Amino acid sequence: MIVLDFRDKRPLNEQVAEKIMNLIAQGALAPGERLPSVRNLAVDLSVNPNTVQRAYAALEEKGYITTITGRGNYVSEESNWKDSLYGEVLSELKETVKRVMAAGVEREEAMKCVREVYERD
Amino acid sequence: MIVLDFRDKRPLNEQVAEKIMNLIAQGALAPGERLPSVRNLAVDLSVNPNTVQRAYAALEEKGYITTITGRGNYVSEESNWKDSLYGEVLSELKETVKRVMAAGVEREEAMKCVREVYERD
DNA sequence: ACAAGTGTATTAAATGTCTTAATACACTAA
DNA sequence: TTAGTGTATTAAGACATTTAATACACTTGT
Repeated sequence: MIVLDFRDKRPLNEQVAEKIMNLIAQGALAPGERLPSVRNLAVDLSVNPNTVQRAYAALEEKGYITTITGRGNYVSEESNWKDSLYGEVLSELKETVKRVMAAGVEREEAMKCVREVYERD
Repeated sequence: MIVLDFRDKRPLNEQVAEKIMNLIAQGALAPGERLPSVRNLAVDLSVNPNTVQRAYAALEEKGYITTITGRGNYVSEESNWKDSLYGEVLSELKETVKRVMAAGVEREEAMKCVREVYERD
């Protein structure tokens, strides 16, 4: 389901959260679906349960999942996270474009890059 | 010349390197121009000389500056870094746009975002 | 009621990176 | 010669991350 990069500089808990978030955003994990338990996923990924716990806590904080004590973690309805996801990725896009612009790339070239990625459907 | 964010999670040496890189990319620091000495910049930024040293080492590694022992650090010719910088930022832009697209953002909205950032000159 | 599985919380220790500090050395320029 | 330069090393501290070992409350199925 998920593969972590232990050489990556980024914290493991963030990697776990982001990968699950992507699966949810793409619909690979449908709303209502149950996620692996903290302990099970920890074993699967070869990390400590605390690490998975932090990832799940972050996902709940952002509205991607709903936690029910004693039962498990479940993917939330799209309405709970779609708006914040939009805001997040658009904000990230702005930051990236700022860097692109600072690097001296012309507007047209940046636009062309965006168009090309969208072409590939 | 440069202001660091001491609350930022990113290492200070990386922040220094990136900010100088941006100044070079924008032409605020012209090729051949001399950069502040390791010790002087360290005092200006209120960091340790070792931190500036690491930033300069990284910049030389990437071809942005040329170091001459006993003399100082000088901005390299554009031909030494322009291509790799372009490739780097455009590659980063592609990755970001992929995430934006995966999140369900329409092409026009992404394009509008890029346009808006470029408008702010 | 019981057992197993769940999320949650806490504390301690280990680890690794970043940063500072204090030096020291070789080189360059005036 | 002197001051300023880049470079290198070692030690120490701060900090975040991760692991480990528990413990507790809740839910489910028997």
